[in-house]
Amino acid sequence: MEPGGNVATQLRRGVLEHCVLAVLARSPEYAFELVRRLSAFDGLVTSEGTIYPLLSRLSRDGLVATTWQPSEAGPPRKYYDLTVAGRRALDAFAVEWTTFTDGVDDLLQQAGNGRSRGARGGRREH
Amino acid sequence: MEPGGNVATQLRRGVLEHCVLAVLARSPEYAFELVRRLSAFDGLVTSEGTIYPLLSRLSRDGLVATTWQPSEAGPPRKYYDLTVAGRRALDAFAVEWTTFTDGVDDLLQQAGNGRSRGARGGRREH
DNA sequence: GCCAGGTACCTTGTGACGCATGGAACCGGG
DNA sequence: CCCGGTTCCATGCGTCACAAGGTACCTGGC
Repeated sequence: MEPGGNVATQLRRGVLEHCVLAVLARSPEYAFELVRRLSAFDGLVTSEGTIYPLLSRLSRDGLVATTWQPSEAGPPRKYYDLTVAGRRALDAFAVEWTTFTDGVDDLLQQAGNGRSRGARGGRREH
Repeated sequence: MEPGGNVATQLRRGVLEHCVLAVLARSPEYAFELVRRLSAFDGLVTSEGTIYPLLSRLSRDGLVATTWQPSEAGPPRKYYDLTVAGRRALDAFAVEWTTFTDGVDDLLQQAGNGRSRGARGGRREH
C-alpha cells in the first residue's frame, strides 16, 4: 500500500483520529488491540505505524490519558483512556462529521450517485 | 484559516476532488463558478488556490476535458467537463464513500455519538 | 485616455497526516 | 539458546488543501 496513494487513505484523513477516540469511548485499549478493533470496520484497516504517532498526538493534546499495565504474555501494555477533553472533541467531531457527510451525500445524489438515506431533507442549497 | 490546521480541512481530503466531479456531472463549469457551487454545501467552502491544482490533476488524469469559451464580461473561461473515465471514477468513489461513512457512522453510534440513519444494519463487525 | 475594481486564470511554498519501514525489548516454547 | 509472537516506538516519504502572490481581461467613472 503506497503511502497516500489511494482514495481510501485520503478518506481516513482526520477521521481515523476521531475513530480512535470513539473506540476508546467504549473502553480503554492499548495500541495493538486498537488496530484490531478498527480493522473490524470497512475502510479503517490501518497499521501500527499510523496508530502510534496518532496516539502520541492525542496524548500531547490531552485528549487521552495513558496507564501502563502488565501483560500475561509479552511486554507491558500502554492503555489509552479518553479524558473529558477527549470526550468533548469526539462530540464536536460527530457534529462536524454529520454535517459534512450530509453535504457530500446531497451532492452525490444530485449527480445520480447518492444513496437514499431516507428523507432527512437537509439539502440547504441557497 | 491556517493550512491543514482544522478538522474540516482534513475531512475534505480526497473528497473535494470527487465533489468537483459530482458538480461537473450535472453540467460543465469553470473554476470560479465551481467554487461558488461547492460553497453552497456545508463543509465544502474552498478557494481558488485549492481548486486550480485539483483541476490540473483531474485534467492530467483524463477525468475531465477542458474547452475555452468567451465570457460576456471578463477574461475567457475554461470550462471543465466530465469524461467517461471521470464518470467511472465518480461511480467508484460513491461506492467507497458509502461503505466508508457507514463504517464510521456505526463506530460513532457505538460511542454514543452516532446519528440514526435508519435501519440499514451494515455493522459488519466480525 | 486612464485608473480602480471585479472577473478569471495560474504558481509556489507550507503544513498536516497516513503509511512503509525498521528497530528495540519482553516473553514462552522447542 | 535461539526463534517467533507481542508490544512498544522513531524516521522518512508522498499527497493534498490552503494561503499568498502574480498575470491578464473587461467595464465604468472621471
